[in-house]
Order: sequence, then C-alpha cells, then structure tokens
Amino acid sequence: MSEALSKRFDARPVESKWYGRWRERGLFGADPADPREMFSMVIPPPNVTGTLHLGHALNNTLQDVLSRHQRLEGKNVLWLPGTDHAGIATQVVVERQLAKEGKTRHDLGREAFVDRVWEWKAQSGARIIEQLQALGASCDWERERFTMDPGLSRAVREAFVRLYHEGLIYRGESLVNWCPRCTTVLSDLESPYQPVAGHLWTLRYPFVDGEGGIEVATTRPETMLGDTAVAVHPEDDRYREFVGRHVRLPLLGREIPIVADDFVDPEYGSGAVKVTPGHDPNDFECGRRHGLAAINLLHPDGRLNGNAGPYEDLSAMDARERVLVDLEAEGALIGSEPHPHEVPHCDRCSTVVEPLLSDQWFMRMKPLAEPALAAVREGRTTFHPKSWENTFFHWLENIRDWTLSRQLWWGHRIPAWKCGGCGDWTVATEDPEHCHTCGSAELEQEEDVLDTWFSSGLWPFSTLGWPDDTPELARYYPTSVLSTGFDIIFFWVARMMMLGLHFMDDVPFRDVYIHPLIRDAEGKKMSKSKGNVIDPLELMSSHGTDALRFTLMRLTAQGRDIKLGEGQLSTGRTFVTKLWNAARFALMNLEGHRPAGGGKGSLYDRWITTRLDAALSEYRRSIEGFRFNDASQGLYQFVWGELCDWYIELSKETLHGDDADARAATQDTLVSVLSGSLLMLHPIMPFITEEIFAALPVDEDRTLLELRFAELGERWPRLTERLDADEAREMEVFTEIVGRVRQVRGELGLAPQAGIRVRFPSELEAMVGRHEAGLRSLLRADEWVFSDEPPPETAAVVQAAGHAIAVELDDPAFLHDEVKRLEKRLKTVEKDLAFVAKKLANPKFVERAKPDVVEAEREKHEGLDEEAAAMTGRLERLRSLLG
RNA sequence: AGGCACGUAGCUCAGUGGGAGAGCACCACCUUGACACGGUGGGGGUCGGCGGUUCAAUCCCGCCCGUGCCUACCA
Repeated sequence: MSEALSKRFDARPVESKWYGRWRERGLFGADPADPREMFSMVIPPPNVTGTLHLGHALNNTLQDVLSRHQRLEGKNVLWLPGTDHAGIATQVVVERQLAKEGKTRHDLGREAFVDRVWEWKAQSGARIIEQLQALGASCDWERERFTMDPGLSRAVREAFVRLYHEGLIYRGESLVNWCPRCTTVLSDLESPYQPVAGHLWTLRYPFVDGEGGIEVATTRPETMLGDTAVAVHPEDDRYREFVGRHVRLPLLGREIPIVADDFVDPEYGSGAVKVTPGHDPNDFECGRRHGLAAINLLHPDGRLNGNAGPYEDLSAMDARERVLVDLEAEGALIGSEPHPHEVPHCDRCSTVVEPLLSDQWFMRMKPLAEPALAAVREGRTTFHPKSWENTFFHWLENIRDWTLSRQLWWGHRIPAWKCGGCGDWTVATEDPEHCHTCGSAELEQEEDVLDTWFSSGLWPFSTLGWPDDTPELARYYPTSVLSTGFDIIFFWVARMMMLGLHFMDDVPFRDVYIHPLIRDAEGKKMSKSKGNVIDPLELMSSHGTDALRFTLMRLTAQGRDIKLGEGQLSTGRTFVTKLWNAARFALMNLEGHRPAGGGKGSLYDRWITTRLDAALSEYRRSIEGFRFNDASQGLYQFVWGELCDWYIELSKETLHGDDADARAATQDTLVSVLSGSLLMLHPIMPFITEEIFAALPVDEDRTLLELRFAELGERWPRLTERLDADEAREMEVFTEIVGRVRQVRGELGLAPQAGIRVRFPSELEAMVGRHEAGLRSLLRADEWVFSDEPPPETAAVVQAAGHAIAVELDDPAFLHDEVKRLEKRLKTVEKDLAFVAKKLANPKFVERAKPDVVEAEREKHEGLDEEAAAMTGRLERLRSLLG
C-alpha cells in the first residue's frame, strides 16, 4: 500500500497512532508458554507520584531499545513495568499538602492519613506511566505492578518472616541516624554528608582528685551533657598515667572515667576525646568496649530531654549556645576556632541528622553479602561498564547492618506483634490472634513500616509472582538485563542481588547496565533547586520523540556522563528529517512499481545491499555490547553517508533512464534497503520507522515490531547477489576517483553546475563504461575521453587509486589556481614521503616490525614517490607555460 | 585520607600499538526535481605535562598537574 509521504514529518500524530496500534495488537505482551529463547527485564520502578525526568527518559529509552531489538532478534521478550510507593518521598509530599491546610498527619490519624496518600496516588500515579508510554516504552502493561499491591505486599511479609526466623532480621538497640523533622530513622545511604561551617571548641574537664585536668575538643559541645568518659590512646605517654582517674563533667558535675582505647588518634587535637555513647557512632562502640552508660539526650523531635538537666526542652542549637555560655562562665571553655566539616543531613528534607539511641529492626548483611560478592566475582552477573563492579565490591565488603524500620505511616507495616503479657514479639505472615510464647491475646502490631528499599529489593521476583511458583517466575527469572543509574547500585542493585540469591538461589539478572548521568550544557548536575532541569516532555514535543531518543542514544557512550545542550539535540532532529526525505525520494520513484526481487541488479544495487549487510551485523554487535552510541552512529553513517550520499545519488540516472529492467532492479533495491534500514532503526526510532514502512509498497500486513532480522532476506524484494572481491575493489576505485575529481572542482572554484570534460587512461575504459550514470550524477561530467598521451597543458591532473585523471580546463585563467593547488598537494605528499622513507631507512623497523606492516609501508612509499614525481613534472611544465 | 573516572579540533565527544575521526560551529561555492534540518569542497589538533617499555606510543606502564564523582568514625 504505497502512499505519498507529507512534505514534512509531523511527529505527534504519528506517535500516538503507532503506539495505539502496537497496543491494540498486543505486541508488548509476553507469554510464558512461548517456547522461544527469552529475554526479560524489570523496569526500575519510578516513584508512583513522580514525573518523567531526563534520567527516566534515557534509561527507559535504553530499555525500550533493548526490548524492541530482542523482539526483532526473535526472542520471547518480557519488559515488566511498575511503580514504587517511595515511602518518605511520598509521605513528605502529602504532609506538605496537609500543611497548606494547616494540619499535620497526626490531626488525621494513621488510617485517615494513609487513605489520603492512596487518594494522592490514585490521582497522580498514572501520570508517569502515561509519560513512559509517550516515550514509546514497549512494556507489558498487563503486568504492571506497584510495590504496595496485595501480591507484592504478600511477598514483603513472606520475605520478612522468613528472614526473621532465619535469624537474619533482628530487633535491637543501636545508634541510628535520626531525622528530627521527619521523626524517622534513616539508613546511612539516606544521610549524605554535607559541608557546614562549624567550630572546634576545646573544653577542659578537671580531675576529681587533685589539680589540673584534661582537654578535649568537640564540634558539638552540647553533647557533653551526655559524656560518660574521656578516652586517650593507650600508647600515648602524655596521658598514660591519667588512665583510670576520673574527671568532673562541667555544668552537670558528673564524675566520669578516663579510659584507654586505640580508636583515639593521638595526633589529632589534644589527643584526648570526650566519649558520648548516646550520640556518636564511634563513642557508642567505645562505650560498649568499656561498659559505659549510653545517655540519650534527645526527644524524637530533636529537643533535649530530662537527661539534659537544666537544658531540657531546648533545641540542640539553642542548647549549644547556652552550654557554651555556661562553660565559658565556669572557665571550662578553653578555645574555639572555625572548623569547616561534613555533617550528615536528611536526604529528603536536609535537616541535620542526629545519631539517636533507639530500638529498631535490623537486617544482618554480612551473610547475605558474601553470595552477592561471589556471584559478581564469578561472573554470574556482569556490570557494564565493568568498572562499576569496584563500587559494588567496596560497599558490600564494608557493609553494616541495615536499619529496616521507618517511623512512617506510608509503607509496608512490619508484620511483628508485641505481646502485652510477656513482651515477646510474634512475627507472622498472617495477623496472629495469640502470642506465640505465652498465648496471650494482648497483641499490638509494630507501628513502624519497612524501608522502601526492602520491597524494591524483592522486585525482580515479587513482580513475577513470588512466593508462588508461577509460570512467569519459572520462565523469566533470572532476568536478562537490569538497566539503571550508578547512584542506586548500593540502595537497590546490591540489595536485589542479596535478596534474589537468598530467596531464588540465583542472581536476579545476568547483566547490569549502568547508564550515564545526564548533565546540563555546562556539565552541572540537573536539580530543581538549581533550576537547570530540562524537561524531556518538552523536548519530545519540540523535537519529536524519535529525535530525542536518537540523540540520547548517540550520546550514550560507556563510562562518561552526558552533557546535554542545544547543539547535541539537533543531531536527532536532522537525522529524522534526512530519513524522512530519503523515504520520500524512494516513494516518488516507485510509481507503478511491482516488487519482483531476486534479480542480480546493478553494481550499485549489489554494493548498497552488501553495505546494508555489514551495517546490520555491526549494529547487532554494538547493541549486544551495550554500545548504544556506536549502534546509533553506525546507523547514522549508513543511512546518511552511504544510502543517501552515494546510493540514492547513483540511482537517479537509472530511475530516470530508459532501461526498464535496470529501473525495476533499482526500485527493488530501494525498497529492500530502505526496509532493512527501517528495521535496524526501529528500536531507536520506533515511530517514524513504522510510518515509513507502512507507506512502502511491501506485501506485509505486520508492523516492524512484529518482524525479525532473520526475515530480512526472505520477505521483501531482495537481491540475492552480493559484490565479489573485484567489484568491491572497483567501487573503492570509483569512489576515490569521484572524491579526487570533486576535490579539484572545489579547489579550482569550478561552478557546481558547470559540466566538465575528463580524460582517463585507456586502461580504465571498461570500468568507466560501467559508471557512466555515476559520473554524470556525482561529478557532473558531461564528456570523457580515454587516452594515454600526456594530458594537455590546460588540464588539472589528479592521482586517484594509482591513475592519472585529467580534468580539462577551457579557461587558461584556471591555470594559476592549478599551480597553487599542485604546490599545496605536493607539499603534503612530500611530507608523507619523507616520513615513510625515514621509517624504511631504519633497519630496526624493517627487521622487527610485522612483515605486512613493512610491506604496506613499501607500497605506500612507491605510490607517494610516483605521485610526487608526476606532480613535480606537471608543476615545472605549468610554470614554464605561465612564464 | 583512600578509591574510581576523565583531560583528543572553537564546542560536545568517539577511537586505535603503525602519521588521528564524527556531529555542531567556522570559510567558500551552490535555492540541481528527496532533503537549505540540504549539497560539494575547505581550514582547524605538540591527542594535559614529564619520564619509561617498544623498531614504532594519542593508545601500554610510572610520576605529576587539572577536573569531576564515590567512599570514610577524624572528635
């Protein structure tokens, strides 16, 4: 069904039309019963209430390219989509909404608040899905999952309960990162360090028995209220005799011991350190070693509690000022100096995180980390680029227990019930009626929810139906590829590895592709606060989705971030236009054509067909190696640099000529090469390729997405012949001649439309005879002769592929330009010649370099030598001619 | 402090043990029947610096300089 294409490509209607058709035909759906080799991926679930940003656009384009590519390879493909409930992030958004109404979540109560979040999810949760669809994502939408679906919630409970009974989850008291604003515990990963302009204060604690005292330094003087010791290094001679003595804590008057502990760095500060086990991770460990009390000074909201004595109810910051004033008054404040340092802040709200002593649920990580490390070391899972494996190893080798509980309301409530009778915990998948220890019915469920990453960690198998034995799980686990950003290798990738290996006894994915980070044109990270965020949806509507996708693929090289500016964006847009116009050319020249196929075709027909084969295999290799930039660059080069620049130009004479058979073969070639190009381009530019393919006179009811690379030689009019070695060489000679003669035209300033007369050596007569059409369309040569006589003086002569080709110049005015041209060329040839000669004069080179390299240099020398001699001769004659 | 990247044309970036490429920008000519989001030609680079290995280094090794990122309990 051939039809004309509009003069300009209008992306928007084409995009929605084809996305609709693919879905109507169910082309995204995966069937576990389909026996073909499988390829599966789970999407990194975006925040359910989020919106599409460029990182999503990039990552999901990559995954879509992989999905569509593997479909064309003939595989049974599952790309499973879904969204994440994103505990803190989502709760913070809804709390802000409430704040505008002057309410807090406590005003509503837990149940009403959670209902409110569900409402917000229902209202905004579809948005990011629609945006992914606008991008063209070919996910199996029938299998869309949400981390708080009943099925996935069941998986969370099952996993928690099993890990608990295996002793890998425990409840205990520990020092955790606490956000006083969110009033929840945070993992280390959620508490990034940020620089603050602090001070280092030096305090003096007097000995209880006798004169003198000991000096300690601190950045948080208010924590001295919780000090229970002073520590010095056991080898430090300055303090050795003080160990075991006591000092009196200023302000509170508490007597605390001086202990020896080798965590103290004698080089730093005074070499003595105050120990606050309740509010510092190091001190907590030190306190444990020495049996020191850990005093908690904080209320959950960050104000000081009764342990702070007179400072009760002050905020930490207010308390710091008051404590400093009082220490000064007491003579205990010795010094103060500016001290910029790094302090953990809440990832979500940037409040300073306080170390807080509390009871939490933890996961033991060491036993889970070992198998994950082994899996990557043994290559059962491979990272691309491989260098990211170092990051993965480093974190897992130094892993600490994971604080699982969060004091939030939005999330999976921990399936643990505390007995009001005996105080024991009952942990179960089904809500229990009685305590498993004492049988009491006085049970209260844990208030806390699980860290969001707990459910994300189960994603590759919970989405496939785990803990049930489903056909999907059997068929699609382990998944083939996970594509994600480097920033969640710890948060997510490592945890999926650990939990996948633990519950499924196999890795969750074979390959992990770590995509680049997209930065702005200046190379700065995009962020809302900086205001440098580029909205992918705007780019999709202004440039077209295919253009954006192509641009992103062009920029996706391994191991480097992407700087995205306006200059980069035009690449995709111009390429889309070029492809569109090439297709228009083909369709305009296919009037009344009935595809026949099977013919031998012209030399050019066979050449472009051979080039298409090469382009296809190179493209497939690139995609298999996650080299998306190479894949897209190769396609660009083939379509623009070979199909458009050479083949289409060469076909014009034939298409407009009288030879009906030749025309039919060229028409067949146009259709088949264009179809093949569209097939290769389809994964990257799905919309425009379908639109063009549908317009081609091809007897095919299916969309490109339903086709396979293997069918390329079968389905469409297809030339069966390829170039042989002699013909391939001839094409090289021909293109070199065209290039050299064009160069002369340009350098002599001959008008592009002016015809030229060319003189070839007679040995090229047969070859040139086969390229009349090409010489006419590419060189605008309108006359040529064959002669072995020296070329006339009024001619520009070039060496091309070892032959002297003369362009006859009617106007003597060009001779001056020709002299200049020859002088310039001769200079470079002589330079090259000198270099090669020097090389060959080196006996060590001739002796030790590989023979084929030496041989190549000798041939090169010979050619350059001849060329230089010919040019020198021409120059002399021209100079004498001009006087 | 430790680790990992990166440094190639004016800009953004590919790349390889045998005199370095693309896109954009630039210059000249061209509104030729697919395409001016185009065509043809051209200019432009001591491949960060210094050493080493090699017949040969932009590429491999070491050191240094610069930039970025990650990790870490320096009070």
